[in-house]
Amino acid sequence: MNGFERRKEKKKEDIRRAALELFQSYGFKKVSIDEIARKAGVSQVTIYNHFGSKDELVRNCIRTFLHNIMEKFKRIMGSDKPFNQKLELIVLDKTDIAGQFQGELMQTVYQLDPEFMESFWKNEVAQITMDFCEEGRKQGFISPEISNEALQLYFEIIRRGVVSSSYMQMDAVKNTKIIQDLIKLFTYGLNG
Amino acid sequence: MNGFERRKEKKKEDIRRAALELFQSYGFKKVSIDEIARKAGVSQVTIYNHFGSKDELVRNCIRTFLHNIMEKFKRIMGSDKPFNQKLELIVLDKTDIAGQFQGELMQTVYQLDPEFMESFWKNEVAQITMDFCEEGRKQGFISPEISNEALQLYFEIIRRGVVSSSYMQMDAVKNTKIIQDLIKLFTYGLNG
Amino acid sequence: MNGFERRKEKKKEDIRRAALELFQSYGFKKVSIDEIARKAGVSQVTIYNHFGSKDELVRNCIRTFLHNIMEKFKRIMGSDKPFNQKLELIVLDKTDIAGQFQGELMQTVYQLDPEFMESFWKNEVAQITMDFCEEGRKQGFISPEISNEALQLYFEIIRRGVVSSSYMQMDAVKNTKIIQDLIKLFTYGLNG
Amino acid sequence: MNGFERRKEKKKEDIRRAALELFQSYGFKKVSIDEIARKAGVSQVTIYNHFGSKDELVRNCIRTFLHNIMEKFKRIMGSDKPFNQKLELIVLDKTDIAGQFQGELMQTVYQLDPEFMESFWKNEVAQITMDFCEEGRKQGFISPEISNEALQLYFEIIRRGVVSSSYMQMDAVKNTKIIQDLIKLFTYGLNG
DNA sequence: AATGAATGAGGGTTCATTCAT
DNA sequence: GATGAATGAACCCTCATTCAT
Repeated sequence: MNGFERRKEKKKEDIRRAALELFQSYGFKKVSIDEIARKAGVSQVTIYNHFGSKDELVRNCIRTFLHNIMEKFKRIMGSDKPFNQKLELIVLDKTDIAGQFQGELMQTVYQLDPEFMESFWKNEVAQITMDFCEEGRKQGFISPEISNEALQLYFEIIRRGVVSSSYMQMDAVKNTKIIQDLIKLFTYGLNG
Repeated sequence: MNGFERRKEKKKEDIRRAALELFQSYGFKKVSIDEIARKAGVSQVTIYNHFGSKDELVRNCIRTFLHNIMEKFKRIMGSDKPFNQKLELIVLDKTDIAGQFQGELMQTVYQLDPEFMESFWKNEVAQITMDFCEEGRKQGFISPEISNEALQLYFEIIRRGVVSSSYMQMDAVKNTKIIQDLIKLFTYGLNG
Repeated sequence: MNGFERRKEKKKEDIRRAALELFQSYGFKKVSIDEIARKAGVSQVTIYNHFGSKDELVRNCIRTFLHNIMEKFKRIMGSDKPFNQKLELIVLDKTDIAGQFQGELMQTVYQLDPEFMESFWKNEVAQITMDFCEEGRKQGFISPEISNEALQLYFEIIRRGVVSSSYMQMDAVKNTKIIQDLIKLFTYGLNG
Repeated sequence: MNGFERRKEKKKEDIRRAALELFQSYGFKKVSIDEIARKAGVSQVTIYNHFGSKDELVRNCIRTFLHNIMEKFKRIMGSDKPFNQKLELIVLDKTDIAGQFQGELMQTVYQLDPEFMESFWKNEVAQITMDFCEEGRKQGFISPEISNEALQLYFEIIRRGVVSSSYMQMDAVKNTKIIQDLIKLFTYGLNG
């Protein structure tokens, strides 16, 4: 990749990053191409030259972002920490890039690119979640009685719930005692 | 309230209902005043006469909607079912009107009416959640070791997670076995 | 029709007239909604409220314009002038509204509204042309040997040729001698 | 002209050809520089290097195109066919390159390059038309009574009319009988 | 009180043209 | 000389909101 292409890729990356940040803060509809262009330091047309349309830009951001999630998940999974620590990392990390996409975003993306999302979720996310549960089972953290489907759903609920709650009360999560309690709840349930 | 005023109130209610339905389906930004007016069978100006502005209409809808959530919660709480059944009703009911507001909506509302939301959540929701936990503790469903703050957060996470996941995989929830497993997870945790 | 509707119709007519004039002068693509709005003395949005889109406005103008052509033809046909005078009126009248649409316009219209144009031409124009030829035959102006199809085509060619030439050299047509010669050419041909 | 310059000329010719084809199909306004560049297999900037601007490219195409018309006319004129056959060739040939420019095109060209067009038409087209008529007169095909000006205009009308009608009904022209009738109409007029 | 008509501001997109390599 | 990247200006269209009846 020569200097030409490198600069082009950099610009494209700049745009993507600016777009992602704005999308995450305000949602797709509220962010105008003009805003993205200004934030990325390019003209509107440059965005069109690179991405074709706003929808296509959104699609592209999503794919990049999903890719990043998976990378992060895989990194955590690959480490040699015990299961409960991994659980905490995956589930409660506010800096989790996954936490950046939510609500309207996911819904819009789903409308924009349904086949991709469907396949991505089924193939990548479900797969890695199962690997994670398998590890948990082997280490005795997860009861063998629970079905895989229920586990899948449970993790999805927790993950989304954390993300969705984060902008309201998750400041509480800085409190170590509360975190420990939460992990206890995940591990031993309400009944303790 | 005479017939005149009653008709006026009815129209206002029609508008609110139409607006809520559309907001829930498409989000605030995607719904235009014109659409609401057509759905409610009135002119755009009538909406302005009644609500002043779109933001004000949104605020008004939110308050109505939050009021409805609380009513529903209170109804469930007031019934004489055992704790675990109430848990299932509150947590997994997809028809839960609460489930209809999410992501962008909550965010927008928060920006639109932060003090109200803050106080509503602290005073009403937290209060009733605590009452619910208290009941759970008395019936032996909730461990006394868990702090109230963590419980508060846990319920919020679960509730939001369920709502947020609902459009992706919650069809699975029709499956009774999975529901039972989920409730088991909430009650006894991953460790079972 | 009350004052309300009358004013509305007037505005709509104003817009249509402004649009037609500009379209005729510069073609569809070169004329912006903004120009039309300024010329009609309304805002751009008013045009959208009345016509929905630029394409729809174009379609509407075309239909109005075609309607006017037919009215004019019928008026000439209905008069009791001899055939050759009618021929001159129909064929050479530079003020002929038909002359105002040409080239790109017809082509665009054809792409925009093919079924309508096709049917209009077949049913209305062809019909009235045939009536005209019939009259010409009865008065001995048209040879009985010529087929109707050829006549149809001949008139079309002449009509369009006159229209299409008008902006180049038709000033010559102010010259009476030349008009007489042209009519002679139409009537007796090159061979005289 | 060395190989370098020849290749340069070839590229220029490629661009001109691509542009002409697109202009003829879609009109000037609807064709973008980008399209021309892609069709010619060069970059947009190359077009600017060769032609300076879109208007200049258009002007250049026009001149080339008009030159081609004249060549074709001269070729037909120079052949030793009888007058009526030449008439048919000139007037009814749908493949006539002249037929490819019409309506919007001519108008735009006129606005772009009025002096050139004016002089071209007066000097070249009028001249050759007169030569053609002279030949017709000598062979007894054209009445001596008709003025040159009227003939000039008549041919212009017919030529344009044929071109302008071609996309609507000229399929009829495949029918030999209709062609014969048309030629009869040109030659002997409506009166036969 | 209610409405149809009208609008200013802004959004996504395209185009002819220029810049930098 | 040729190119990929970048841009200002303009266009079509939508929306929340106001005006006039």
